[in-house]
Amino acid sequence: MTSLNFHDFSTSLPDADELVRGLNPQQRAAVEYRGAALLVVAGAGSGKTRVLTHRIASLLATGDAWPSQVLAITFTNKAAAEMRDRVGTLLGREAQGMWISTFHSACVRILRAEAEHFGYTSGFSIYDAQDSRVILKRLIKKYRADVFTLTPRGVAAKISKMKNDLVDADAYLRTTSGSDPVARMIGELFREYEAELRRANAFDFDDLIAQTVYLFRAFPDVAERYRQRFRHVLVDEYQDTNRAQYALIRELTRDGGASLTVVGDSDQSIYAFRGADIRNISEFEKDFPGAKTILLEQNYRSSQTILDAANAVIGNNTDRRVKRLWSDLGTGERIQGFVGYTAHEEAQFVVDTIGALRDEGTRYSDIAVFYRTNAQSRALEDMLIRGGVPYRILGGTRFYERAEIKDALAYLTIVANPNDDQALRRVINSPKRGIGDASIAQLASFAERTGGSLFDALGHAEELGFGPKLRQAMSGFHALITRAAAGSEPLDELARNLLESSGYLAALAASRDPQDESRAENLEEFLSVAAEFVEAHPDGTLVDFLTEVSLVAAVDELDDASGTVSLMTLHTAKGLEFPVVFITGLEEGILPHAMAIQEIGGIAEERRLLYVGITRAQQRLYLSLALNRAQFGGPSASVPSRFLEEIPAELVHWGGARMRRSGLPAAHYSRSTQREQPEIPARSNHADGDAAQPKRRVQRVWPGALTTEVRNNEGLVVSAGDRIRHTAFGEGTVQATTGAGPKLVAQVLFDDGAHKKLLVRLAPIEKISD
DNA sequence: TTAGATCGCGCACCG
DNA sequence: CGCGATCTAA
Repeated sequence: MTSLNFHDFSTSLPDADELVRGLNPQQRAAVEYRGAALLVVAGAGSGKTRVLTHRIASLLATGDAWPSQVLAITFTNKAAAEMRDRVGTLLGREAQGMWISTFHSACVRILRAEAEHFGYTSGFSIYDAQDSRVILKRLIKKYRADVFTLTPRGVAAKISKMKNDLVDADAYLRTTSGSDPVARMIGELFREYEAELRRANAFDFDDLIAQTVYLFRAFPDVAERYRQRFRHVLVDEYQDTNRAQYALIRELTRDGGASLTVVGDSDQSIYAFRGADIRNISEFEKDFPGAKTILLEQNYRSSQTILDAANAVIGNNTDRRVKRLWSDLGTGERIQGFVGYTAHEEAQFVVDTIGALRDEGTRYSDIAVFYRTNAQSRALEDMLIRGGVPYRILGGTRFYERAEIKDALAYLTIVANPNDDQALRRVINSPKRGIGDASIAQLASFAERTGGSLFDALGHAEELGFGPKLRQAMSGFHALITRAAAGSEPLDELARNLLESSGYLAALAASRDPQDESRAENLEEFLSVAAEFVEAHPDGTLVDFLTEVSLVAAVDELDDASGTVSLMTLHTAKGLEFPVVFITGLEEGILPHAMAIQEIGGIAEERRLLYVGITRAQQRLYLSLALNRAQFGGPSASVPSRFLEEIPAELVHWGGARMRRSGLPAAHYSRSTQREQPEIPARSNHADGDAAQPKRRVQRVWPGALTTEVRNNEGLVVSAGDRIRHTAFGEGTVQATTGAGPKLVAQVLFDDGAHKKLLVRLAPIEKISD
């Protein structure tokens, strides 16, 4: 290799010129720029990961950085793994020693290393949002804060916001001094909550960032050490950083600290609800005088049609840096729109279309279905199951949030951190040991008097005047944990031993609740995850394992998505791409979400969310909605999303139910919706407040989207003369059939005189006689 | 005092 | 429809 760099030791490094080969001029500039601050405004699909990885490789190749001087921050572990992988491909062994991780992982690593500085031990626990709420619930009760109509959820949100803004309890109380009793109470709860976490040797999610900032501010020598170490900090998805994350970056880059590269796109900022501050990116040049800005506008992902739609939608946001994505991948297919009468019809459309795509050779793993809220996945799942389509859901009730998994983790957490009262409360009575609320309250009061933990209190069960049964249960639990902590078995065996000797697995096996069977299966799955961890990290500790599972994100579970359609929320979709994308539920109240409509800036954020969704699509995009959607227990009528009107009509081919006059502009309907298609009456929905509406209206539907009561009568064959029974229309006689196989349509004369065409595979019918 | 059953409310997005 | 608060039986 003829190397431009003069380091003899770096024979495995690529040539600096090689690294920019095949990059466009802007990408190349972003890779080669050397200066204190660089902002790469990277439109969707503009190759930013490529720029980041090549830039890191370039820094090393030109001798501007050692591996250990690089800190690259991504948004998810999956993104970090991918970046590590790609940097590894470019650099080989040279890539070792870099920190490529999420904000949270990097901060945990720092906090564990420096735990002694703030009176924690390095085995501290990490509380998730649910843990926080449980603690607050107890505190709200204790302080009778419910008279102020304070809820755990609400207070948790306030505390989270404060932490993201680097406001601590004292600072908050100072600003609210006296005047407002509710604010005072919130401040007190905040203070107590902090005390509780400290006693338990625990941090919550927001602490991970905020406490690292406080650490750096309180211990300048510690901060200086990290400033010396990280000479190059690179931050991906910069538009989604919050104030605390911004402060952390500043701490690392100030006073001749690291050079800073940030990559982001303000049009994809979708995390305002957790404190993301769009100004971090929009005012980057002010924050870092002399910063260089590079725009990446060429998109390598999507057809021009898809980009035109995305540009049109996002163009309705004001106050943005105008950029226009372009692609040389060609016009591509038109976007397909579909209007269903119900969420089931909408789901049926998705399933039918997936079937058709599959027939054309599209792989399931190339298809993704997005929705605004997790609740929407249910109807989709139903249809996918009926349609025999393999799918997987990212997020939703995540694996590590399942009660039984959290229980298993709680056992392990107590071993790692016996001060963690929260974990102890969780499993002290699971399985049932007869230790109820009253007994726990007694233990807690003893713990408070003696300044110890609940676990310590358990050790003194004999002295606390409990009955023999309770004493035995308490000492037994204490001994169980003590034994586990003293042993030295690998953690997968430790986990199994805890679940077995605690009686947890036995209780599940003895239960007659059918769900407990799948809980036991989940625990087996968990144990194999632990075994894999041991395999992958022979030197990994229990705390390492607990840290890893605490920080997994929904999208981190995508890896083995082979052969399945992927379902996820629009938020989870960020950073991903798929040849085929469905975006469902394009209705007012869903997208934009009803909550967002009332918030300032809410609509703009929802628009960005749709923009993110659209720009995930490479070749084909489907947009769908349902005019009636069961929500909050009952059905409710909906109106098409305002965003649909922002997409140029000529880009979309609409199918499905005819829309009311108040719906999309007429130009949105294509003639083809008037095609002759099987007719079915709409389910006679409850009065939706509009008496003028005919009770049964004829709708025109996408082929296959036939009825709300969908079945899969796979293989059912009927022919003229057969008698059938329909769940809604009663009995009737088949007059004739058309089509064959899954497309078999029967014309039926029902006994009440009605004449219907039914798609045999899906209609709720059964054959009575030949 | 605990455990199981029933009732009733509320129901984004996430590392 | 899922979860938590509340009721009731032991």
